[in-house]
Amino acid sequence: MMEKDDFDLQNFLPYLLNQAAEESSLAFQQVYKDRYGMLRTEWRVLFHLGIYGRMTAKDIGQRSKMHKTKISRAVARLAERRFLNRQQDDKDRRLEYLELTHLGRTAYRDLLTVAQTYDDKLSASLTTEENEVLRQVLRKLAKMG
Amino acid sequence: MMEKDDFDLQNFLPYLLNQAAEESSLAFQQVYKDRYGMLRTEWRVLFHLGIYGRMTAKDIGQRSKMHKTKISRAVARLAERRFLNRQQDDKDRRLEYLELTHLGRTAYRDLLTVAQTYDDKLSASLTTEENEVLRQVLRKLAKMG
DNA sequence: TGTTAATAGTTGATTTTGTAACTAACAACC
DNA sequence: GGTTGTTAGTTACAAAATCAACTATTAACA
Repeated sequence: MMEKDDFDLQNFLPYLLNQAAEESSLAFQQVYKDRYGMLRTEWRVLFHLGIYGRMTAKDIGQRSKMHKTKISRAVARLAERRFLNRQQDDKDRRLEYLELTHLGRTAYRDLLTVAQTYDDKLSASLTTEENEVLRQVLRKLAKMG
Repeated sequence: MMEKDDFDLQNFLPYLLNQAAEESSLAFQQVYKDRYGMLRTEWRVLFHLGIYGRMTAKDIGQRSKMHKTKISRAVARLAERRFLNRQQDDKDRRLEYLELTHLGRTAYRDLLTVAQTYDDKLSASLTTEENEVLRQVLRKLAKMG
């Protein structure tokens, strides 16, 4: 018979991952929220454009796995606030290329600095081995499907 | 000058953790949603009561770090559906002890089996070292504050 | 061509969450 | 014992996420 009474919620990976993800997002969330009034979806879109450059909403969706309605709304809000602009493709008028404005790049660079500092801080609390294994395993899990 | 252009979103811990957490929650989420119409907050409360036994909403809050309004609503829904019952403390009438009903325990046992099987499957895709390091590090990160 | 299917992105209705203010009960202390 | 402060839990309202249906455009192909 199976032993069930020793099940520990704190060892159940989906639960544990969620706790760690929430806790580790908190401090950074405070920054993009307070400084730019952004939501999580919005800084994600901002970062995708900042890092990978001009791309469509579809592209962002494929890279981030965010649902297209989330992206659509995040893009709309970022455009409203002049963090990005949209240009229709001449050949296929369903496509819109998104690109950061000067304002958007400034915000991106600012948040990038914060992100790097924060990531360094998190990394510093782990050993070299822990850092390596952690990231490698997380990437594996993220791709699981 | 700081090198910024090599920043990789896929290495930024809060982002990476979130992706892994979401992906790893998905399959399990499907089960408690489809079988019992539960939300994440609800299976969490169910599991707390299933594992640790009779306790108050406050206790659940301290263990899970969920906000008390989430817990309040999850408890209300679980009570409505007869998964748990509430008993007021005689001495301190602000306190309510929560306990799984027979139906609740049945659901718990069922989901526990699913959770264990799923966790085993996830663990099986990692080496012993990866499993150990991962859980240890996640616990560390979850406590960070 | 004309018809049907597919794709990029948006909108609307509903559900869920977050924040703050609230009620009810107890505790502390003069 | 009355005032003030705390605590457990709920509720109300605003913000955000979800899901399905929608528009506009392009592709496929008979």
